[in-house]
Amino acid sequence: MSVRTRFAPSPTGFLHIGGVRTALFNWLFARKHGGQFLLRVDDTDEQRNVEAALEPILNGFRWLGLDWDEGPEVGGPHGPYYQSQRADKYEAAATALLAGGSAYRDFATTEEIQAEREQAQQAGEQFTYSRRWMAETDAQADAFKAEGRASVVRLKMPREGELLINDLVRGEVRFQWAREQDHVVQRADGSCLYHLATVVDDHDLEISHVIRAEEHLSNTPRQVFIAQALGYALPEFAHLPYVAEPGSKNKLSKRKLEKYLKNRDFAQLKQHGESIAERAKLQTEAETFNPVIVDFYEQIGFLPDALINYLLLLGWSLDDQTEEFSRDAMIKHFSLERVNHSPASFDPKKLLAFQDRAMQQLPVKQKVAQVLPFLQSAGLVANPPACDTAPKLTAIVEAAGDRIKMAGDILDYADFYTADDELVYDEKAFSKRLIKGDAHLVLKLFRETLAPLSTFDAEALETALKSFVEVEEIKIGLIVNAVRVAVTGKAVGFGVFETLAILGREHSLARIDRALALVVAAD
RNA sequence: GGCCCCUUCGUCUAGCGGUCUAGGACUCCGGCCUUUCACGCCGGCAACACGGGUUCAAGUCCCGUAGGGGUCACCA
Repeated sequence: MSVRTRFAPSPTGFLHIGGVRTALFNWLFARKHGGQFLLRVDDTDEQRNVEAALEPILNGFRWLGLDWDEGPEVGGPHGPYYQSQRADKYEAAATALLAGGSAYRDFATTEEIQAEREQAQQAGEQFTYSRRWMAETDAQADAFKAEGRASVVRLKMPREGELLINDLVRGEVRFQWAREQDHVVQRADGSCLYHLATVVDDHDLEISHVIRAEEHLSNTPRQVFIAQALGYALPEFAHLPYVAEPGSKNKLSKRKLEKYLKNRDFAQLKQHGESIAERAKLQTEAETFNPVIVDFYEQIGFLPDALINYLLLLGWSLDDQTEEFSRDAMIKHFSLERVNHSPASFDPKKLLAFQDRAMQQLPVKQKVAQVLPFLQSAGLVANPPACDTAPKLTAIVEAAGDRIKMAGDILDYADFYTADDELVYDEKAFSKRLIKGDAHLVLKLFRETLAPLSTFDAEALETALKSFVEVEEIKIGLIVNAVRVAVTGKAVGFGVFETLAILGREHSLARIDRALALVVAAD
């Protein structure tokens, strides 16, 4: 039998870090065993705009390169892949459960059940439904109906014995049947609940391995009961530890943003993203533009491979050394046996380290391609780009080197695209590097060296500046820093020779002149 | 509270009875390099939750305790 795994997103409008990790493990397992990975949409809640809410999720999968063999958009032989379109199958299953005696019609009201539950609680006992309103015969059912009661379908769970599950991650896990409840599987209006739906779907879709988050572990007994009652062969189960909050062991949740913002690393990443978004004039949604949501990383210019590689190591490891995995390598080495048993907390700093490394290894040409859309979005470069865009951008990217840690960081060098007379000078830098110690006097002198240079490339500039330093007997830092601030407005940046060369003589001189004028004005 | 799961540096982890005075990575802290920043290089801090067993020998096996977490819906 071939390996088939699935990930079942709810159409919520966003892809959560924890969810992707689960999806990744499913995908890897399927790919490793030459099987199929499918996407099934858990929309039994019947939201109205399913397609719209699903789009960002599918987009996330595409961006990450987690391709699905069956599911939305691609279809497949086991469709439909939307639970909302499979209601008839669930109803049929509920009927079969009833016919087989594994479920019963229950006419209790929620209040009556609640009362029993509270009674048990007060008595300090474990709640077990009395089945007082259970109708086993049509006559009983009619009698309840006569009282004006409506019925739901409940599982008639065993009340003795135990269930042994052989979990592929956790090993043997035992459950006492007596602890399980007679769960409702079908409402009075005929609609069916998640647990029934998921069992029916996993069977219909021929899922061989149910790989999901740990919070489903305690749901497994009722699902096993349903599957067995329906005569289905059981899939293998593997329960993954969940992804925890930064610096804690609580489950990561998209609803606790406020709390995560107190985490320094998390807050910094979010802030960095916001700064990129602002400068690139990105359209972001307050609710989803944060490091818990996958979209965030795409928007600010992360490399999907970096995120994937980081997520892979969140709960799985190969050995005590290997941290870098190509797609092929992770597929080759992945195994459920090496999945950890305890939750792993999400560490933004470490994610960043993976991103740094991936970016460092990216060929310049590809880096340029990554970075270009941000300049265009910011309105600094035309779309489509002019013919001189590529050489200049390439020069900037090359000069910036490792300083561009994510594509959006290109905007740190936006000054190369602003008009000379619109350059904004950082006040502190200006005073420290130009005014203090009369650095501007040296700069003025150096300007005269610069103006007549026959060639204006980095090499020539370096030669010129070095001899200037020698003749004038000054420290190189004095002039270098003055020049940098004068032409970029900032105290930090990459090599000053490259900076001047990229700017070109005309712009370099214009900026130096303007800075000099500002010094005079400040006096 | 019941049930289930988990417990090695701050974080991610290696370790499947002796090679562990516990290894790697990220972070952090020093230092070097230097034209600012980033990179790079060198060095440093830092962990087997606790208590009992089993064994010649336990981070590794067993049992407790403590702590953390998940789950207990006519949500998914």
